[in-house]
Amino acid sequence: MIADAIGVTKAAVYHQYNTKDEIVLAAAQAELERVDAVVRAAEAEPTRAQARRTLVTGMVDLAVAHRRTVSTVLNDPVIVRFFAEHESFRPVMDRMSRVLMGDGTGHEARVSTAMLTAAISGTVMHPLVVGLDDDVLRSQLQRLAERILPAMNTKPKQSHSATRS
Amino acid sequence: MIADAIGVTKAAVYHQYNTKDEIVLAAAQAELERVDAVVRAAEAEPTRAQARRTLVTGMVDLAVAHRRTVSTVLNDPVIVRFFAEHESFRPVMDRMSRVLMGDGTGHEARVSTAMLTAAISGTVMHPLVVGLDDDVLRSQLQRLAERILPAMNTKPKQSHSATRS
DNA sequence: GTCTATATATAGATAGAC
DNA sequence: GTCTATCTATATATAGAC
Repeated sequence: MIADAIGVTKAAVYHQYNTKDEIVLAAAQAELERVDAVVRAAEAEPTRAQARRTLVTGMVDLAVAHRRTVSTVLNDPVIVRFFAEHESFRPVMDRMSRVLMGDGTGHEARVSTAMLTAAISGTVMHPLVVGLDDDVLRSQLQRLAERILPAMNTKPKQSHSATRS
Repeated sequence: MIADAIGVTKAAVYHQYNTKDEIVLAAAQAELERVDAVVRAAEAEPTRAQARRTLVTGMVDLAVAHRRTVSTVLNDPVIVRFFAEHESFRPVMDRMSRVLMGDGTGHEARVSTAMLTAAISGTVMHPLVVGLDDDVLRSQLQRLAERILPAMNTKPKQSHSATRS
């Protein structure tokens, strides 16, 4: 498919990459780096609440801008399994979950985090929104994601910066 | 794969089904009927609010009880495309969306409906919840789904049964 | 870097024997 | 209903020429 799409033979493609896995990894690399950038920006925030908001905003932006790719990477069973086996991907996803979950490791934190991730990545390719303008989809998604977010703080965080205001 | 799994040759399988499509349809039939039952139960409710609640409860129960199947049917790009082409499936999904959206056809209704569907089906196979007990997952999912639900009534419904109470 | 040619495995399917 | 045998197309490569 790739060879046909770029108008060369398969042998030419296999001169640039040795295996199919290498091709998939290379194709996913750009996307992975974008996610990593969002996660790093979130990790740099001073409070967990801000980190979460930065992460959600960034992921919504990413998901809307690259609807098909994000959806595939997070939902396609073949790709999901591929990345579960190929090291480079999981650490980024783990850090992303870590930002959302904070110190929580219980049921509520896990399910809310899973749901938020699934909701963002799954919505952008849903038949009901495929025709929607990017800006509209982004703002609506953002608004809805914020409805799930508070559910993640069962104990409303009385940490280091609680003295303020 | 199927022939190997049940210990016969491919020819034996192709004696029972003429094409691959027939096999996929047969495998999905049971799942489609379960979804249809939930949608019918919801449609039978007297008010839209009740219909929505019945639908969400039913879909959460279904998704948790059949995590892998539901997730595949709604997220696997190959299967999704397959059903988009094969008639029998879409009407049920359309009715499901109809129950959730009510009379709304705007952006908000579309995105909330898409998000609710994606959230339920996507959460149940997320790495963070694969180990979770069915009962725990079900109750948490239910709780979170109810946070998205109210977002779908932008205008808080002053319809036929509004005189009551 | 790209080509032709070839190799191997697998999916999807059909023909005809038992 | 299940088997053996065969066919066609495709994915995943590798070898060696230009």
